[in-house]
Amino acid sequence: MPAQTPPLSDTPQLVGGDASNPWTGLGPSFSPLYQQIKGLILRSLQAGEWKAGDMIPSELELAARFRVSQGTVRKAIDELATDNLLVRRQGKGTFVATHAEQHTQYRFLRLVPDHNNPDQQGPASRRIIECKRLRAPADVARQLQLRTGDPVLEVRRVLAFADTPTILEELWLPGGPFKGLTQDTLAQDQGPMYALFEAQFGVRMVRAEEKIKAVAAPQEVADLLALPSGEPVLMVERLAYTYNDVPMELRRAHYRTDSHHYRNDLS
Amino acid sequence: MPAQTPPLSDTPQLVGGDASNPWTGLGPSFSPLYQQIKGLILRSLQAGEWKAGDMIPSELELAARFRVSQGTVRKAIDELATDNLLVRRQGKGTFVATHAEQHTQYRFLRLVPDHNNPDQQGPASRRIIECKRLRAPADVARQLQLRTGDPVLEVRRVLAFADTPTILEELWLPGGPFKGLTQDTLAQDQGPMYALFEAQFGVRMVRAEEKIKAVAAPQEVADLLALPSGEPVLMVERLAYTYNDVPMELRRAHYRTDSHHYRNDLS
DNA sequence: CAGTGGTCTAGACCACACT
DNA sequence: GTGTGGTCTAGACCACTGC
Repeated sequence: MPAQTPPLSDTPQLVGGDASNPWTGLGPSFSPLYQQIKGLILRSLQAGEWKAGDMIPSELELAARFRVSQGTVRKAIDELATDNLLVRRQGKGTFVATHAEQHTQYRFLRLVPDHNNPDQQGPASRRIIECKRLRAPADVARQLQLRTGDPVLEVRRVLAFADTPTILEELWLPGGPFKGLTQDTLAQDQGPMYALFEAQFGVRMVRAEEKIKAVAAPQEVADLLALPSGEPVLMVERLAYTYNDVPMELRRAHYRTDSHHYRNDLS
Repeated sequence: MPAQTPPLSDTPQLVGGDASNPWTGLGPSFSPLYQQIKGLILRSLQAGEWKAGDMIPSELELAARFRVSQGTVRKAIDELATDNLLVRRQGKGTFVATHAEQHTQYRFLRLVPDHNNPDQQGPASRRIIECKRLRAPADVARQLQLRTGDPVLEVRRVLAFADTPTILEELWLPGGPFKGLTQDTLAQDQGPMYALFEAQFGVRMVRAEEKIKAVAAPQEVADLLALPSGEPVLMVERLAYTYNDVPMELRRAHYRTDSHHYRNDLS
């Protein structure tokens, strides 16, 4: 394809970005071609064209579909891969990231043992305490971008490491996307909760924000974590998002940190 | 340059990596050309060929120096930029990252106000409590990769936000690289401590690991943070590294989290 | 073997910043 | 205008995977 040919797409029209495209600079809405390709791939992910764990079309196929060079598709995929939305595997293909794989399990759990194994594994046991439907309280609704009173699911559970109950979690999910989720579903499931969400509800958590404080354990938390009341614990509030920055889960947890710590890498 | 020509360098000989290089596959030590270029640039950074904030040579200059294409240099620089070692500025050049700039100040400080401004700014006041030379205790020495008894500097200070003392830090620095650091130097300096380290000692912190626990404030900590003794506080232990994963600072801090929280983004 | 992602090159042109 | 990084293309060949 000669450099002067404007790129064409079988899906929405791409504009700007192409270094030789005469439309370049026509407006302030300029965006590079590869960013537009990234957006189109993102849309396909969001629409469920490829499920979690699926292989997406090869770079050359996508290049043909979008009428751009392989290099441009490559750059789009590169960014999606560094965002952890896709996973590249040399010789095999590019796959939709999932929380179900060994390597990527418990990706968002930063609590690790003080000593022992450098590799983090999942909790040894999980116990669902409660799973009920209710109307969203104001603060939950606000963070999940719902209206107060909208239906939400509330789940509470305890995670234990080596027979020590260590994490008490309370989480809220929007009622719509998670219609049909029951305590039984949760209790019978092995593996990470986010993997269940992918498989059963098609909801993929792609990023999250956490806010951490030190607090004195309230009576109920202390009881469930087998601690004296008032003992210092980490309070971790997480807001988890799917594609396009749509919040899909609010989670408030208390972590024991007497033999574990929250690990974080700064750069 | 024809594709068949093996790449040559004026500095150490590059091997493998070039897609058309006949040496490719000769051993298990294969590494792409751009990784080798990355290593050479890293070496120049480490050697102080360019100081913090300096502009490094243009991509074309580096390509000429290393006898590779601009694209290969670009990929090397791309990775160094995503590692936050370099900063690219369109139309201007590529610069050595520094902790002295507005945008990048307090890059490693994750404590933010619960409400208020979304943009994080530095602490309103800083007070050095102590700065003394001593022999490294065993645990400090181990983490800084020194021998027990080697000379280290110990610094203690309190940071306040809006008149509330909020952070108490205790930090240890290897005596060699930081020879000549005094309490006066620290007290008179404005701006981030890591910027001072760059300017005065040529030590650039490029990444860090933090371990976080919730603890009851010991008496001394409580006093300095104006809290009741035993109040829950965050205990944050940070090990900060320069180039090549060399640890250069161990820091143990206690954070008040009654009106601030530790923010973390997961992906 | 064919198919996939990964590396490297060369050249053209765009966007941005300074002079 | 000149120089910088940024985008896009086209084509060649390498490395890895699985048939």
